[in-house]
Amino acid sequence: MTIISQDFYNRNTLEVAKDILGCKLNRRTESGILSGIIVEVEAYTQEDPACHAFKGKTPRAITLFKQPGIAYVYFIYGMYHCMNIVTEEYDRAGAVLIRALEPLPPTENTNGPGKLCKALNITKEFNETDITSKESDLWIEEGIIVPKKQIITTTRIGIKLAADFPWRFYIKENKFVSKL
DNA sequence: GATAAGATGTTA
DNA sequence: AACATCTTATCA
Repeated sequence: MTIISQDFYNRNTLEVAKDILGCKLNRRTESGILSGIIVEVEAYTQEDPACHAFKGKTPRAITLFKQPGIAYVYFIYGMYHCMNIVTEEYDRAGAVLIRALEPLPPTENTNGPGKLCKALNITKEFNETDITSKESDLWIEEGIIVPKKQIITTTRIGIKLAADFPWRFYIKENKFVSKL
C-alpha cells in the first residue's frame, strides 16, 4: 500500500477533504493494526469562525498552524476525542476532521468522530503525530477510488458558528456515515 | 420513530 | 459558559 505524502496535505483544505475520502486510516496497536476507509469528513480553515484557529495561535490551536500531514487530536465534551489532519502550508491553519470510517474488518463502531477515536484508541497523545510515516503508529494510505459523483456535500454537524458552510463531505450511500 | 436530557472535563 | 459527541430515557 502506498502511504500518502506531505504534498497531498499541503493544499487547499476543501480539496484535501474531498480527495481523502476513500483513503485508509491505519492505527498500529499491541494487538495488531486497526484500519478503516475514510467515508465522512469536514473541513475547517483559519478564515472559518467555527475553526479552533479562528482566534489565532491559542495553545490548543497552535497545532493547526504547523506543517501539513500531522494529526490534530483534541478532547471534547468531557469524554471524547476528535481526530483531524492538518492541511495547508506551514503557518496557515487548516484541518480535515475525520467523522466516520468503514472499518476493516467490520467489527468496530466507527460511524462518528468520537466513536472512531475510541475504537482505534486515538487519544491526545497522538496530537502532532506525523501521519505520513509508517514509523508512526498512525498513518494514512491510498485506499479505494471514489468517483466525484459519489461525493455528497452538506453543512457541518454539531456547530453553531458558520453553520451554513457546505463543508461536510461523505461517500454516497455508505452505511458507516454518521447518523442523519 | 422522534426529541430531550445527562454524562463529563478542557478551553479561553 | 461553551463545546467539531454519544447514550439512554421517555414519549408516541
